[in-house]
Amino acid sequence: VFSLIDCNNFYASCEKLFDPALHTRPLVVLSNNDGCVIARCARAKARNIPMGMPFFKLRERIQQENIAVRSSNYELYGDMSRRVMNTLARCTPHMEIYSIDEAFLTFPDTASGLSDTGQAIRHRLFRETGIPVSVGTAPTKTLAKAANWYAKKHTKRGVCTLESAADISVLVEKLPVEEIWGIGSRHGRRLKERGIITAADFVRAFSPRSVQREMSITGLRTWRELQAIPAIPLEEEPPPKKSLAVTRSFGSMVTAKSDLAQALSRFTERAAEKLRHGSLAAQRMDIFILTNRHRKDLPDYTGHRGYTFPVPTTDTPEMVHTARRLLKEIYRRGFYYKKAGVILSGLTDDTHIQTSLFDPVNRTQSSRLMAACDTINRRYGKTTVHTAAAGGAQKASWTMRQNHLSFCPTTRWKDIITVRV
DNA sequence: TCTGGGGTCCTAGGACCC
DNA sequence: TCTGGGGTCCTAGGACCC
Repeated sequence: VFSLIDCNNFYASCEKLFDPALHTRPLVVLSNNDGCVIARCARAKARNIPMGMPFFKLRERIQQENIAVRSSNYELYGDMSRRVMNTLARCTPHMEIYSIDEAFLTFPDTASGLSDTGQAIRHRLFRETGIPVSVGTAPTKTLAKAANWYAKKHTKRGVCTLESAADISVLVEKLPVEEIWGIGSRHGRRLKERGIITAADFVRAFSPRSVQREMSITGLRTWRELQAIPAIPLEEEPPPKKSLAVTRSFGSMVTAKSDLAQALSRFTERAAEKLRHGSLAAQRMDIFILTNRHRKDLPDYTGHRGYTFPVPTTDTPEMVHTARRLLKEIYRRGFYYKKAGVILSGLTDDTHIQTSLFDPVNRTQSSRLMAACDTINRRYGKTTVHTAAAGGAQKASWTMRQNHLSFCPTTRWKDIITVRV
């Protein structure tokens, strides 16, 4: 039996937790670059502010309806997530952290009853972290997801437990096909066009062969799981990362190659830091630059180029140099660029690297230098030392907008909350 | 009358997740 | 003026091997 614990309106809940003035106002949290709405509190949902709505289309309503706005603050959400997961880890020895705000749990003994266990976890999390959650419990992960959907949508207490075959069939008849975990917008739309509206319709409409033919092996797993046949196991150990990316939209449009080069250099440095933080080395690097696809009045262009390193690397200068060389090959004058990114792949453990006689980089020297830089930046701030290519810490045209950023009261001493009594 | 069999690796595109 | 970021998996097709 699996329980899915899912934080309610996670980003909005984190913001409200440390700003009591927000409690009675509708709140929306924006994507990076303050682009569009990615989280809404219950009050904002009640006002029909849709997920993904571009922020500029919301401008007038912000004033009129006294809606609070926050830029994404991942330092805060990341730390709150860690707290939530730590509490959950004390509830059971078997859990899978599925995303920043979700975890699957299984319990060795359920003597106290599944529903009571769900309630107990909910109360404990609220007491220890202040974050409200919903709990869905069922014989498979897909059904636990469905139960969680039901708990959020149709219950007061935020807990839904599917124990009998009858419970399951009632829920599956109600679950809209596009709400099934593993069925996205594309398949959802195609299925609905064929009159397949609920999860129960989906189960009835296919055989194992036909569902696999149309939706591959993953579709078959989903189809089985909806019938209480486990096909997706609990993954307690996260599998090793295969790729890693740093990509950003720019605060304003960029035309000069030098600005793109600076932005890509900064993204590459960040990617390299993440790489070393995970004790990984990268065999391959890809970069891309994009114009704004929403601007129908401007010409469109996408450039991308990759390079496979002769020796898997963790060396920032080597990666920055490569990114800038690749940029020269794809840059076209006259376009207004809106976004760029760096993707590292072919990731391997940094202790098992096949070296080369003709390696241009001294790996021993490089790894000591990188370790020193990482230590300095950890202690004194993220960009205390960096390559000249990435420019200074000052704001550039490509720096992302974050006009509504909150503080980091759980991770920075200077932001710690003062209480006046 | 009419061109083998079996395998790996890589990439692009599509679909999905949060 | 103005629309996010970071991942995974699956499949098909091409290139290449013996």
